[in-house]
Amino acid sequence: MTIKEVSEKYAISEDTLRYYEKIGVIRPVTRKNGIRNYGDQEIANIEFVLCMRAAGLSVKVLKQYLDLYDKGESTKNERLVLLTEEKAKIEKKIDELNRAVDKLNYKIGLLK
Amino acid sequence: MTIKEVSEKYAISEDTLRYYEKIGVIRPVTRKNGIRNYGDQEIANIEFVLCMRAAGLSVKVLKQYLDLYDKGESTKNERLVLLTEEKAKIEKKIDELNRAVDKLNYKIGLLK
DNA sequence: GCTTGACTTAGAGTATACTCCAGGTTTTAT
DNA sequence: ATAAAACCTGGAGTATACTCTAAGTCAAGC
Repeated sequence: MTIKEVSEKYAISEDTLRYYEKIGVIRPVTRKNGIRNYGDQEIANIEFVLCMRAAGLSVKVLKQYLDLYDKGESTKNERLVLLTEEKAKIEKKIDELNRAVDKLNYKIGLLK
Repeated sequence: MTIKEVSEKYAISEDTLRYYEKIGVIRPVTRKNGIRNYGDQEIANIEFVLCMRAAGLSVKVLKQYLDLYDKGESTKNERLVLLTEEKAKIEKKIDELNRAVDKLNYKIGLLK
């Protein structure tokens, strides 16, 4: 898959894909004559990264996770801790969003 | 209430409170000898703004809402539209967060 | 009355996450 | 073979939302 195809499939700019690679949020993509050719594994990683970014995980923590992953089995527990912490943050965020929806519903009710 | 008290009550910096006032996300606070003295109405507005910011609303849209509010009754419908749109965005965000939690639960399960 | 600490302002600086640009290479279609 | 389109790199620029700094004002205690 070319960078353009990935870009279109996930509605993300080519610049962002190169940027993620540059800062190590995704692994260096294999190339043909210097041109990126994304494989299934790479696509799966990108999908994960995009889902996590949409949930507010920083690129820094995503790079950290990838670095741990690439260090192998010995980092399993560190990864478990990292993912568990991030999950807790997201759940807290969900609560905040629900509170905001409640407030908005109240204000919307007053306006109708 | 002084700026310090508000800052402590809501765990937000004094700088941020001044910043919100400067850019018009909250109304000019009444002062005594040039020093801010937050009243009940002002506190309520700040609470709303903080809840909305926590939910991801931009300071720009919050300013827009306040501007409409201060223009009076004639902007009721515009405000309704604005709040309804923002609510929809938050609900979409909640879905994304839930998807991320699902993915994380799966990964966490594999690590345990 | 003078120092200390909290407050004020305008404006500069920072962090995060892209996004764009210049100048060069490769692929594709004619 | 060649022109146009798509790709590459390193690095500069931008948007958002603060956060900090400098220089000055104000209130309270000694």
